[in-house]
Amino acid sequence: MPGSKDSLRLEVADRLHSAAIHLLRYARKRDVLARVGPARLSALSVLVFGGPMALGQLAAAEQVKAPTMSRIVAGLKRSGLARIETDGKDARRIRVTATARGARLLQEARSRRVRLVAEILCGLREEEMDSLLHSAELVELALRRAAGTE
Amino acid sequence: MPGSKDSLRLEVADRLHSAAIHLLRYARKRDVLARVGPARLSALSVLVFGGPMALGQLAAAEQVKAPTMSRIVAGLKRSGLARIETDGKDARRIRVTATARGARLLQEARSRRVRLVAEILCGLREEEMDSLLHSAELVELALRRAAGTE
DNA sequence: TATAATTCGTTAGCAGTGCTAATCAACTAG
DNA sequence: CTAGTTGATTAGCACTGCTAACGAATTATA
Repeated sequence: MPGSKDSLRLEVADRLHSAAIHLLRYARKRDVLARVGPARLSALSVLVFGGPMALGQLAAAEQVKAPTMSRIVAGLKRSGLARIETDGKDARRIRVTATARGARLLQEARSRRVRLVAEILCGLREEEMDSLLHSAELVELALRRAAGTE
Repeated sequence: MPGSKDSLRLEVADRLHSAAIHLLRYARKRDVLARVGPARLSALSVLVFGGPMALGQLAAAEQVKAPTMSRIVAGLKRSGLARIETDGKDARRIRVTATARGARLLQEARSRRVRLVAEILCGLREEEMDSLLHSAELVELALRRAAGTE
């Protein structure tokens, strides 16, 4: 009976979507302390965890167009959170690198968000936490698979 | 040993946060079809599911300041997706209502997003889906509890 | 009751983030 | 060497968040 499996999927998708929206809206509140916008923070995170990369790569990783990323990188540079070098092989390319200050700021912002999210988990039992961890991994896995396919 | 429980919480929070970001970034891609920005779509959703309400209520529900919501509502009105009436009791208040067109557009946009998310769940087993559903409920519950506390 | 304080919404103006179109420079193919 | 392609930037639009300042209506108080 494929209909019921389909409708379960839709139900799950709906709930996941909704929970993700509400979770991020909640976590967002603490971002103001960083004095850095969400797009810059997110791009910085890619740089810190993924290492230096070209602008186009960064744009692709963030699922954003090149002009948008160009401005984000300009902002990071202006704030001293990232540094731009030229590529030796190809003079059109740039190489964006997180500075030490950028890495530090990212870790702090990230840790603030994570602690805020952690607070709401206080009332949960250990099995429930395990279930959440498992689910988060499932979602990441499913997304990676989907990204590879498309 | 409270330290290990704490670090488990942080780990879970980190993964949840990351999964939510990636999930929404993925789902976002389909929003362009609606020709309505995310803030308007989200506010419209509150109106459709929560019924007519004052601007301040809507702003609180969306965790946004009044001027921001004022502009969002103006946009919804301009697009014919919401309607504004005056409150009989209090002439300062306005009453924002989703129009039939607004409700229809919301359902369509929502269904597109949900179907997109559902697609990535195709490779999962039924127990895994159950686990996801349970986790989404846990997150929503924890958030409601946190919102009540603060 | 008259005045003061509060509340609700709007306007103005800033910063940030997304897009497309147009442009420029550098590389690659013919 | 010319033509096409690719990587990044610039310009200009729309949307979304904020604070500050305001006007209008309501409520509290002297």
